[in-house]
Amino acid sequence: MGNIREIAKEAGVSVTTASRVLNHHPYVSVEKRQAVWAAVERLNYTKNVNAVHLSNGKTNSVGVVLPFLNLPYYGEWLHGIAEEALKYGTSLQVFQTNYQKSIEIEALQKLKSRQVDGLIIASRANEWDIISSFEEEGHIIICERIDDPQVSTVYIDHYDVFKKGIRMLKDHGYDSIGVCIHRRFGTNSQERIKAYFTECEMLQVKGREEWIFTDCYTMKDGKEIFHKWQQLQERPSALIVTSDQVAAGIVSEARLKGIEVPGDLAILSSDNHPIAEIINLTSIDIPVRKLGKRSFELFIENTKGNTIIHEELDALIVKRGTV
Amino acid sequence: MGNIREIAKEAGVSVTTASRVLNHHPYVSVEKRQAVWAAVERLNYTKNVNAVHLSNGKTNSVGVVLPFLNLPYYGEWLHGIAEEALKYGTSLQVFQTNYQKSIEIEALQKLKSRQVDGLIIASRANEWDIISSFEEEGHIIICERIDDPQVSTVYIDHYDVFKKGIRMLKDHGYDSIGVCIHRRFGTNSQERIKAYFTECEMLQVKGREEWIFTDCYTMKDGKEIFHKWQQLQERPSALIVTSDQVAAGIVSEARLKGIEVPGDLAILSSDNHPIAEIINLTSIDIPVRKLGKRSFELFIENTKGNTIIHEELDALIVKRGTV
DNA sequence: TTGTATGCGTTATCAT
DNA sequence: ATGATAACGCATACAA
Repeated sequence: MGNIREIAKEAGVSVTTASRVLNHHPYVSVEKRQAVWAAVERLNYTKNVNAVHLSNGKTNSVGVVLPFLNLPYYGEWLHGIAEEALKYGTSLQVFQTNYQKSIEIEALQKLKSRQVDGLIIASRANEWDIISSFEEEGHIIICERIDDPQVSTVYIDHYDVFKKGIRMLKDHGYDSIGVCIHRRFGTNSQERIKAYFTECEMLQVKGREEWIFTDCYTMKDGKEIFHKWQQLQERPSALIVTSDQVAAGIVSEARLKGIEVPGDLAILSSDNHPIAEIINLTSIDIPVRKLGKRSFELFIENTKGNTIIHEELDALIVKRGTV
Repeated sequence: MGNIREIAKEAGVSVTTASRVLNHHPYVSVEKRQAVWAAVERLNYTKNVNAVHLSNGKTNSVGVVLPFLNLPYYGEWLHGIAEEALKYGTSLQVFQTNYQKSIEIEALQKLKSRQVDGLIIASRANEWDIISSFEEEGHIIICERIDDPQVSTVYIDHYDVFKKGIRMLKDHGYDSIGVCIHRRFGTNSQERIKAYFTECEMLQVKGREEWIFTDCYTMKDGKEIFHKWQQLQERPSALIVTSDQVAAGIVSEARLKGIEVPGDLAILSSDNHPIAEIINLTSIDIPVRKLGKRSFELFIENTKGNTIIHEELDALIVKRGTV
């Protein structure tokens, strides 16, 4: 406890000098410097950061917006951000939105009220123009491909990834393909769906609206998807699944029910989370942690010089046993 | 942008009145109230929370201290906290320590510097007396069994869990048991090890120092553990594993190498994460999300009235196919 | 019901 | 090299 005035008094110097010492500024005599640190020691003093924030007009913290904390994908992403933030002494504030627009807006409000210096958004619920209306309020980094000259972005080209995936499945002889994605809307999902129809048409592979399964997040979802697949009149011979957990659920349930993978049903998974290696899933390697790391770096870039960067990260298919 | 003074001027009222309206205090005439909100609207005003924090002496935020963000266990725990925090409008600041003492201490410093009102600690790296020396600085909640009348705790009785586990394995005919735990030290690990030796002795089951595997966090670790198990001179016929992910790694690798589970090696897993159901793991159901939820509630209890609570949460074994 | 004055703890400007 | 003092933006005790 105690404040800088008490420190100054205790050390026999002015508040300014105390502040200088505390902030490691030059031009303070060795004696006074020592006196101040001694006072800090004696009074067990620590700066009140809230006062610092108010005085500086910033907080050295960034808000991290994601839908779910209990999905490995976001855990890994957050991990990447946290590691990087540590280097800069930036603290992290998490906003778990559950894809509720209102919670996302609360995060934006915190940006506006200067509680965070910036916002790194993994996946958003609101329309883009809502988000963009907060551009002036702080530094916004988005992990999706958005064509806005005001915000930095780092993302995976999901269109291209799906394109490659469909080609690969076609090359392996699968001529009817379904997909499991997170949401029906959202930039990434839109890109995927577009790629799905376009590429299927291009390669003369069957693709159907009924073969698009949404709300796939967990293993349990995967299990259900498998049953939906089984109940289909006409069944695709392969599925592209945008989460290793979901894929794991599908594969394990399939094998339980006597369906051969990839014989009866091929699975091209995504993320290449450690589980993919364990269960031997053919999976698209998404550099999630790097995505987190880079997004934080873009935030830093943005804070100095307002540099806007758009960056694409590569994803490669790792061949294993489910295709 | 703008501040409360501008709002007051724009609305033609005093700063105090503006503040009253902004904070929904009574005793303000309808006209002035409307005038203030209108001004807020016109000037697109938002409070500067840093000033609020400074003025109030608190931040409405709590720090969450955990070792790793990319482990499902902590993701689930954080999820539980986040859901609860949302209800109270409390924001969350995450500190990923990687079990580095210095990072943990940084979190404690933030408590001291009033950047957070409290700290919820999942698993700590530092000695208890280091942590306890910060008790005065804010509200500390710990998710382990600690006998300190100053801090609230919510935890699982890991001694009892291990005891039950060993008994169950014994009942199923396994007479030599090994364990896979996270760390060698740490309260929970210590409780487990103590239970391990004590109970093995009690039940005449074989337990050995060499059968204690530490640093088990991921599926990959599980894979390696399996190989270590295989290279053992004398091999335990069952393992208690304190993470479903690790257990999954062991089981899948074992089956790959032609080892039967539970025939050649029984696995009693822990956490009962969704993956346990999918892979059919016999697992101890740890109410992780509830642990998070309760820990936040204890924080709230603590803020009003400094009520200290010690609470134990139950864990039950869910019988499936690996024991 | 309304307003004035003061404090919260720090940093930055400007002298000296 | 050092120190007074004015911001920073808000909340609140006190007065009216």
